[in-house]
Amino acid sequence: MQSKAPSSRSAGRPPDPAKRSAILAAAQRLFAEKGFTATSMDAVARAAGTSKLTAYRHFGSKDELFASAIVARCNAMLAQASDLTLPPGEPRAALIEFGHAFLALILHPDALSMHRLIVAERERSPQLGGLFHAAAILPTQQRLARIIERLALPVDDPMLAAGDLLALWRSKPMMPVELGLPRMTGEDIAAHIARAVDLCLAAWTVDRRG
Amino acid sequence: MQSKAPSSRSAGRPPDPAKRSAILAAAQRLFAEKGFTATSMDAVARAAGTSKLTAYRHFGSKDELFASAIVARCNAMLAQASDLTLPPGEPRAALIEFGHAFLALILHPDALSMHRLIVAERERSPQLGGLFHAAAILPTQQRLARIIERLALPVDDPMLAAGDLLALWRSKPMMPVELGLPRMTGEDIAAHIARAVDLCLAAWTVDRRG
DNA sequence: GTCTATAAATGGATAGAC
DNA sequence: GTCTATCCATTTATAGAC
Repeated sequence: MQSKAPSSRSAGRPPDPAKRSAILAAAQRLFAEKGFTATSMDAVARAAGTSKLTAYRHFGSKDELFASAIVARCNAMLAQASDLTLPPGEPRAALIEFGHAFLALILHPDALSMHRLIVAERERSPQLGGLFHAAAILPTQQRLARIIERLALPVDDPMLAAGDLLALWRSKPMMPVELGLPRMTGEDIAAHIARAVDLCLAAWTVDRRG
Repeated sequence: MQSKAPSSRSAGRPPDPAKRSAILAAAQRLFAEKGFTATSMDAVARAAGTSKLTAYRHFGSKDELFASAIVARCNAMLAQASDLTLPPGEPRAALIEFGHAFLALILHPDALSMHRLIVAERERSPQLGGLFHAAAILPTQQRLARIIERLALPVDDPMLAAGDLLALWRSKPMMPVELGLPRMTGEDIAAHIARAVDLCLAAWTVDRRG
């Protein structure tokens, strides 16, 4: 039954992990820069310093390589997101600081290109949307909700409150990015972050007569 | 020299406006359904019941046809948006009604596909982003700002206030649409609209001690 | 023997010209 | 309508490396 397999499986040579990494890194960069259709397997292989055949050996098809590249980048971004913790200070300053970290995260070119890819190719790889939501969006909202709790802010539902504040923070700066218009300056963004915090704090701390 | 051209210039035939409309309509539908690259000029011509040559005669190139299709659809959407006027009733009900009209507008399949196209192909046709902003986003925000003024709500800057409320309304329902996840139900959306209105009204009407 | 690089070939689709 | 040139995903052929 196994006259041909001496040890277990990798008789001659195991697939080279370094090659796999190089292909994956090249795919991440090229897909992010040029999109799926405009990126050829030839270009990926060339950029990885390897051959097209090796790329196919490791990933099977262009679609699988694409999904693997997005997942890898998603995980890399998650590692970055770990500095979204509770900042010190009184509530207003703490929320503003969190807002800055959040916007720096989602306006980072890598995050933008990954988000664009997931949205643009969501029909080709429908699992990526759910993966991104579970790995990036939900955790961020949960962290902010936890911070709102710790700050003892009088909200009924911390997750909903966090969603509101994140929506306010994200919408205005993201719009010009999506449409290819001139972006907000750092100053404008800082003012925008603080204004959103003030709006929420005002609403949350309203004296409720209900 | 002109044995074949009886009248003056348009020797063979003048460009047929009906053909042009048919091509434009087919292009709008196909680009919206399948995106730019997945839509071939052959498919557009076939769907329009005409020949590829006629399409090239009228629009010159695939890129120009694409831009023309987006502009046409943008104008069509604008006509639809005219029901974003001041609803009757007290402020909370009026804002909620406006919110429903707004979300119905931006969640309409035509609006979604147009927005997706503009974002996805913003490098191919960079002018479309600014056009969409000027023709759709800004007018909507201005209308809501005007309504906030008419309702005599105590906000410092009606345009900023309108932007906040629109951001809250839009963010949560749009996220699953962009990522290809299950959408919010009509009930959830209604509750979400009212919650956003209550948040803003609470913040705007806070007793300011400054 | 199994991996790899190089190269060429297959098969299909498409923009644009005539 | 047909033709042409181009591009691309995927496979196959060939020869060398561990």
